[in-house]
Amino acid sequence: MPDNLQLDQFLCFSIYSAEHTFNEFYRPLLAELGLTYPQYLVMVSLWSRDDRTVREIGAELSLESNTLTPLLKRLEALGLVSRTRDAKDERQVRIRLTEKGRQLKKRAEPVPACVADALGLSGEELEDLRQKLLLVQQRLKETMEKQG
Amino acid sequence: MPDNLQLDQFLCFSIYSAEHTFNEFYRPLLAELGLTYPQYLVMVSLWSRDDRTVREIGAELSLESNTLTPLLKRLEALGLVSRTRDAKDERQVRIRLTEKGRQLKKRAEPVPACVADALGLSGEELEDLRQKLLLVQQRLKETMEKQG
DNA sequence: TGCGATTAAATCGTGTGCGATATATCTTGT
DNA sequence: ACAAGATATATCGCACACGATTTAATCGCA
Repeated sequence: MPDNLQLDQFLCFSIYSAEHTFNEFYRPLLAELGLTYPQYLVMVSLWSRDDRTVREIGAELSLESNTLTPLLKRLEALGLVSRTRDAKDERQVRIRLTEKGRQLKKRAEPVPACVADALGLSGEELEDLRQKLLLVQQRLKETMEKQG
Repeated sequence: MPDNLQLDQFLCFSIYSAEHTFNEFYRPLLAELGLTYPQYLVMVSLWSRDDRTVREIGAELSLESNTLTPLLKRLEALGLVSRTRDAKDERQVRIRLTEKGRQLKKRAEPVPACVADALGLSGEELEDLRQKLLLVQQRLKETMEKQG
């Protein structure tokens, strides 16, 4: 009798598993920068646009304050960012790169090329895969909204 | 000047993000079964093949004992599995479904259809996406082996 | 046979990730 | 101006995830 409950038929498991492999691949690269993968994502976000609120960074990464606050405190402890209440709206905390945080970007520049080399996929193939994953996310989110 | 450090150009971020969305989608479905997503994966693995060692389950899910042991103890506390030292090789712990664990399979059967409905992708599209993610993983692992 | 190497789980510490809740600040309607 | 609601961040508790180490059992080979 066929069994539809097989791990290797689950798209979600492919994604779960690929996520772990990516993490494993990044770990030694990011260890040289003294960062974890989520910390790296926050730094990438800030290198693109500095001086953002916790809320804005969270919107980009789909993370909330319960995850970001401790993570940002660690980046602050590493001397990479500053956390200061916004004078105009004291509810908000503005995250800004320190000079050390900006300097780190130079050392992080080669990382994407490392990954691209390992993957050995063309720009079109990468873009196609990203688009399909985005579609998957959109479909899941639509269904969640419909069902409350 | 172009900036190659942009989150939305990172395949790894697409995967990281899609993983979170899948988790969010699964959470309410699995909450009805009283399981987290990784616990569900272990149960799916056991429903396919029962009576396995921690090592074997870990090989299938790419998890090690430091993650699996506490997780399996939680499944044991829920009454879904038993954990017993193998009489032939006392180093190994054999994980077996309890009757309650086997019963749970029935309630879990509809879950994959829920996901398939939400995704709205054909079998070929799903298979293609799984294959591409598998290729990505293989490439990353090959590179890691080459570089030690 | 016996002892060092290997193997299987478990344990420990740290860092996410997230539901639930708390706290402080701002906004809105009257 | 002020209370009610909304918003931004922080805190708490629990469950992964994983590097590093520990403990116990088995294996391999001189």
